[in-house]
Amino acid sequence: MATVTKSTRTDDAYDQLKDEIRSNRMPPGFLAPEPEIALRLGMSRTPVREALIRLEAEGLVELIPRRGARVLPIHADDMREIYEILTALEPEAAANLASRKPTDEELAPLEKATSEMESALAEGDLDTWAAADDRFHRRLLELHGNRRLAEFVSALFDQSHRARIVTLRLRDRPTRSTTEHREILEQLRAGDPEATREVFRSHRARAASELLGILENYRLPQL
Amino acid sequence: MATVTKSTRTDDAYDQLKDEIRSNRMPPGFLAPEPEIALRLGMSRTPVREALIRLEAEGLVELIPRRGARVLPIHADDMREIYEILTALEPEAAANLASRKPTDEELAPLEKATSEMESALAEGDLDTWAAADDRFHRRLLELHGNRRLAEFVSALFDQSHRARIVTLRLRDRPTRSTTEHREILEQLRAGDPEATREVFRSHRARAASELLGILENYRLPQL
DNA sequence: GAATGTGTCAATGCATACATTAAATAATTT
DNA sequence: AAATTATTTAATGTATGCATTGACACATTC
Repeated sequence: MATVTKSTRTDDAYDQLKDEIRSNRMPPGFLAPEPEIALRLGMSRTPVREALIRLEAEGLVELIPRRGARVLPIHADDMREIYEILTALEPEAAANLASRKPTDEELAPLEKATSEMESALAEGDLDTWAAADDRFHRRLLELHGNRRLAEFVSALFDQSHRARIVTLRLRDRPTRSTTEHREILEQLRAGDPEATREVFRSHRARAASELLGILENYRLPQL
Repeated sequence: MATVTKSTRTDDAYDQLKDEIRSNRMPPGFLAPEPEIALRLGMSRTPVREALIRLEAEGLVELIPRRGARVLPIHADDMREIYEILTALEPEAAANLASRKPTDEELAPLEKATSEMESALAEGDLDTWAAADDRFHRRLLELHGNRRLAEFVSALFDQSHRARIVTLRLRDRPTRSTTEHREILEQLRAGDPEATREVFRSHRARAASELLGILENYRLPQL
């Protein structure tokens, strides 16, 4: 029997708005008053308001008193902040996971994500590639098991999603990045914490400098 | 002219509830329906609800559908999660700050907090000690300048506040911890990133194992 | 007494109402 | 035309109303 998911309107509003932001249908800087959003979502202001409060807490939106909700743009500084945190947290979590010697079964989702990245890269399908990349990182943190860490990093991914998607098209094929995922996976499988940490760290460090370089070269003020 | 801060009821509710949780007036596990909280705060359910959504996002409270808002207890596992993150983030941020060679003026708040810890320790005033300790860590992150990092760590401090306060009384005077703060400060002043990182890391590692040891010894299931 | 069924109560989820007041616009004065 | 003031408009912040439905107490059956 199908589980009767009794999602609330607030949940719906949250999901829909988050999706519209991710997909750029509500682009950075987009500003709309609550009544308008409510109308668009076909519900009253109350659940919209509650969803917006959540989105604000997650750093996707800003609530401006008499103006409405504004989709927060991402600047180079924001990316610097985000990558600094990711560079500190993810390699540590990955190293920890490695030292626990995860089974192949546990690593299966990562293996799947990695091979999907590889095939998407071969086909030049950047959207699929990015989705698999995202999944790899999220699954890894799920495996690690620190919920707070996973949720926070997840929020950072959401915040930087658009910027990553855009810059992905302004550079060469992410061959290097794909290889590195494969390496990380191998070191996890080998159960070598130090190697895992180092590969991951350089993976993040490189990604950060590349991305920031692109933002600078293309004079992208915000995304 | 004094700035007329027109705080909203939602803000008031948020502040008051957060304070009641921190101070243990609303102890872990405490559960109350929205109407009751609204009554207690002298306002309608709406602002209370909005404040609760924020508190839930910050991990202080859980909203249970027909039961009300529950103050989340902290378990040993939670402390493990929190300290793992702090151990990864704070030393990194401190090292970064050190490499920027902060001026004495910038470091003044840390100096103040440290000496307040020292004098509070001498007088055996644990509450003042804890408050100064808290301030030291928050100010350091403010100086570092990564807002996301600062806010997240701040949320973790809030979540673990009660547990830290309680365990503080179940152990010897925090002499070691106080000394370590002084050392961190000196290394920041010296502008030595590596030394700063290491002192901070061992500071956190020690704090974590001590705290977890106490939770275990005293069989404290939750706080 | 345990297990099950029934009825009452009340909390939530959401819609709606409304006073307040910032913002936008128009009117008026320099 | 620029600056100022008056007027209108509309978005928020908050209170309130209400249908739905889960929680709980009680009654009933085994």
